Amino acid sequence: MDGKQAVVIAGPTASGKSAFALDLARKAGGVIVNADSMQVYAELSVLTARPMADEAGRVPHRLYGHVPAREAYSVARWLDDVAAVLAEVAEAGQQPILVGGTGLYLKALTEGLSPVPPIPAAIRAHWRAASAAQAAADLHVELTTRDPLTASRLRPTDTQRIVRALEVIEATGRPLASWQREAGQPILAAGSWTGIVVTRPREEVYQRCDARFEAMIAAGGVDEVRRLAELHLDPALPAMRALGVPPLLAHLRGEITLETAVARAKLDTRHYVKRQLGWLRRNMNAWKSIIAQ
RNA sequence: GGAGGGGUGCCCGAGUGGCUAAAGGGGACGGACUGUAAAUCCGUUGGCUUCGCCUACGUUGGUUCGAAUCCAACCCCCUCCA
Repeated sequence: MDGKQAVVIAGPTASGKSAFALDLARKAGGVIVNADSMQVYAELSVLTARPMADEAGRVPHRLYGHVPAREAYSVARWLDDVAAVLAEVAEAGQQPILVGGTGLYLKALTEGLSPVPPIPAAIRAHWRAASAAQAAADLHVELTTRDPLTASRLRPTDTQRIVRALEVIEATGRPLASWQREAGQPILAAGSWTGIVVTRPREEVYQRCDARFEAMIAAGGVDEVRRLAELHLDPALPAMRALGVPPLLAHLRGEITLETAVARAKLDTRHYVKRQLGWLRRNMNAWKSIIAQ
């Protein structure tokens, strides 16, 4: 891709990477491009800590809130979206700055995704429904008869990956494991970008997450979830599983107190941070590391 | 003061003589990860010089070849009666 060297900023949630990106964008006249799987949803603004229009301060932000919650977004769709946005940014001669905490998205961006064709909606729906109706182990048995190669690599308990393998073998007639042997084309070729990890000591991130969740509640987080609930969406949709949404939905249904829901959300967030830190440690060790303050 | 219930590993909670360093869950820690990834899944979790030893189920003492499990006393908690 032509244009300026891209800057890719990763880091755990609440580490301050958005602020860091904003600062960088102001100095470099850049465009900020979202690399977070949840900030893309239109209905989730408060709970995903999506950059506000005012704090964005005239710095262009792309791929934030551009997807309705009723749609199931995915890495592949994001990759298509980023490719288009990056082309525009390059065309305009601007500096692209990608920011996000979704490890898989960043990996796909820089390493590419295997070229598995899109799966027909009907086939997807069929296997997802099947996974809701039967035990993962049964689906694994099913997969073993249809695609023993992929089945042998998946644990019989890994519902999500088993479902994906089933839809791929049915739609393409070729094992997912076989598809995955084909390397994809990275959108950002090696050498065309700089990776930066913005982080902080774990304890500090935890404290910031707790404080931030309280602030989200104060900023109308519950109302945001109430509006989401009124859409009566399938609870299995990604947007319905964003941090804080499940417990707040339970609270709105009268099942748990707000206090319990908040505690649950904070805990879920800490678990998420732990996974992020692990991913960063193991996959982005070569990136420049910046300890935020 | 009387009657009953209960005190188990970081937390909750099974266990009522040997198969128990003690089920299960939570938490914590580590790991996997290619179209749901803020998802999905896996492992470890008393100590040590680790084919074994030590410490451990409120405390102390007792019964027994052997006790978290039985007995006694004591300490603490809960419910009911006064």
